[in-house]
Amino acid sequence: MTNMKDVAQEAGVSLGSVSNYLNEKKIRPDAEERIKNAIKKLHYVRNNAARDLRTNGSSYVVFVLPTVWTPYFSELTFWIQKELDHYGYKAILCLSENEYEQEKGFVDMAEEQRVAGIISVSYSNLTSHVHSDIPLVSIEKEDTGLFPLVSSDNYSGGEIAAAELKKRQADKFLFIGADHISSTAMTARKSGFVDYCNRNGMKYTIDKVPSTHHQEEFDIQIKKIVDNIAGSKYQYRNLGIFSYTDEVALSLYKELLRRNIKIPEEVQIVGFDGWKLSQDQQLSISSIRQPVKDIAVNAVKQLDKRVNRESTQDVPRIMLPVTFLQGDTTKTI
Amino acid sequence: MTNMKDVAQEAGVSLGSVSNYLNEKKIRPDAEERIKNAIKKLHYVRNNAARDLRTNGSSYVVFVLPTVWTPYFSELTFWIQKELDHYGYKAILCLSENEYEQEKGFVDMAEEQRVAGIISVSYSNLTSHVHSDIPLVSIEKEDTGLFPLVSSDNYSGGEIAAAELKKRQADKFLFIGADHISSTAMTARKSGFVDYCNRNGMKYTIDKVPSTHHQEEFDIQIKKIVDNIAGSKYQYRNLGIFSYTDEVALSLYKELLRRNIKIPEEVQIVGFDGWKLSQDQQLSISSIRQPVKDIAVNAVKQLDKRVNRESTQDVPRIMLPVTFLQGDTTKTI
DNA sequence: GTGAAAGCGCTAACAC
DNA sequence: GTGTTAGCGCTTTCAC
Repeated sequence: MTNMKDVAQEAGVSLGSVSNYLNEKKIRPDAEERIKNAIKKLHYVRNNAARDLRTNGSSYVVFVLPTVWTPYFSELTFWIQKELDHYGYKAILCLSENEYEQEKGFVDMAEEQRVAGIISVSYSNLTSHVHSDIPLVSIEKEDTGLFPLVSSDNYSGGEIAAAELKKRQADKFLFIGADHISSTAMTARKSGFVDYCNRNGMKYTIDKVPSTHHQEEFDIQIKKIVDNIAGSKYQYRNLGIFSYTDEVALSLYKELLRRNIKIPEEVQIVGFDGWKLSQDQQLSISSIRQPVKDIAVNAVKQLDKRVNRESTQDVPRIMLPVTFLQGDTTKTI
Repeated sequence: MTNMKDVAQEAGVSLGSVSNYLNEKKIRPDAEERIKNAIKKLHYVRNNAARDLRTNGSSYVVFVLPTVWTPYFSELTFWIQKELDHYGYKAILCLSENEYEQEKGFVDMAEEQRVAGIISVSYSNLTSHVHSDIPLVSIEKEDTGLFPLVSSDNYSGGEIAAAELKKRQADKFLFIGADHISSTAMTARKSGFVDYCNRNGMKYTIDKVPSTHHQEEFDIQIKKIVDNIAGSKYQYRNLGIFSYTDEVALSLYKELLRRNIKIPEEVQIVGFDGWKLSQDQQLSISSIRQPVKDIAVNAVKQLDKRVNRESTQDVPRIMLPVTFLQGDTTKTI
């Protein structure tokens, strides 16, 4: 591999001049010309590893999240990569599958690589493992107060779900949560929903489902819930369901259809996330849409600030507004 | 940041011994103990940038693909990351949005960073831009003969689609392709389908749709196709549709339902890809499923071989078998 | 503005 | 085995 020294020799200038040229500093025009030619002739490519070592810098950012194989995470990853790229960072993708040991491994790796920063969507308290002074920004979880947090406004999402169902003549309500996690996000969604119901005299019940990772148990529980709903022929009319996730909403939707319950005429469903299969295609579930791009934009902006030590004092908590997304599972009004 | 020299000093041994310890070479037991303690005490973390510079090595792999925001690509990315991680590589995620300039930028970056290798899903002839001797493995496209290629067996996928539709009493057939690309993958899917039809005396027609990126034109064309299908009340009975993508199949499915055409009783649809929304959830479209995990496993294995110069001679073309995935859009048999 | 030289943190060769 | 040392490719003084 040819290096700067070779280029300097070929161009008949000194090492320093080549470096200066590469870093866009003032250079004698004729020297510049000769250096340019030398670079082309020798197919020289600057070695960034050496540069980073010398400057003690890095343009890598580690992005840790459970998986990318979900509409929400794949969209988030898309925007995070775009934003990082825009700032000149390179994204190292780290998928933890929610395993703490994996997450720890990624953080250790980040330190060994002397990366510029870490962006994480962790449901454990990953951040407690970050010893060094690597800037970190957390998405959705981990409100330890030590690192900036970027999140959707989950509480207001719950309120909006309740309000939209009410607007559409639902007169009884059902919240479906998870029995396996008690994340702050889920709790906030539930609280928003429940509080709104209470404030407005709306009758509600609460149900829970296991993780979709335990597919069998999950399916059984979905069936059980739908059993209860379908139990009495008239009971379920005007039922409004809010599930803490589009994934659950979708399963519910399919099972209700299978029982010939009419959606949205008889039962309405609102999910959470606002899944889009791709940039051009959204799912048919009505949902509370997370501002995924905004989350990414803010996370990267916060990270960049900290990398450049612009704001090391304040630890912002950024809550982004969510919106109602009309799909096929709620009435049109 | 503390470095190896500090550790050596603290432990009362030489630089080289610390390096040897870190690289798991033989060391005097008591020295080992002292080094261990020194590392802990000083919170020493090895600087991999320096190491890479010295050894002229790297554990980064650049993964270039159009987007991650699609069920297929998100699944592929998931497995690629898992596999790379398994081999000890770190994945640099590069999303090109099919823009050649972006792809070129990523390759340049890869060279500057002296990465170990590149894995690419490129629909342009990216590889022609790779001057250096960085190992590259191509997925799905780019059969230049210069780099290993890993791909689904698209041709046989087309055949299988035709066969499965025939098995289910379809007696006329429709292939839906793209009017905006003429990728080898799409062409192969079509050829497989058409050849099978011809061999078996099956009547077929061919239609085309624009890119879903041009949503309006796309929707119009889908409507037009469905118009034609619905045109005559009896014409469409026992129609079997094979679309080159799940995405298109899904749009078609929705539009046909809107016209009250019964699926799968009257019209059957087979897509391509076998989209799973997530590890636990698949779409309801019947489809030709790509062996996504296998693709990733093989791509990374090939890359690793080339990184280790095990096989620099042969340039393998690996075709992986696809399978039929029964969903709700074909009859059960 | 330019060239010479020091040194970022590490590995690998070498003599002991 | 261990300590010493050269040097990976670059940036950054510092005199000139």
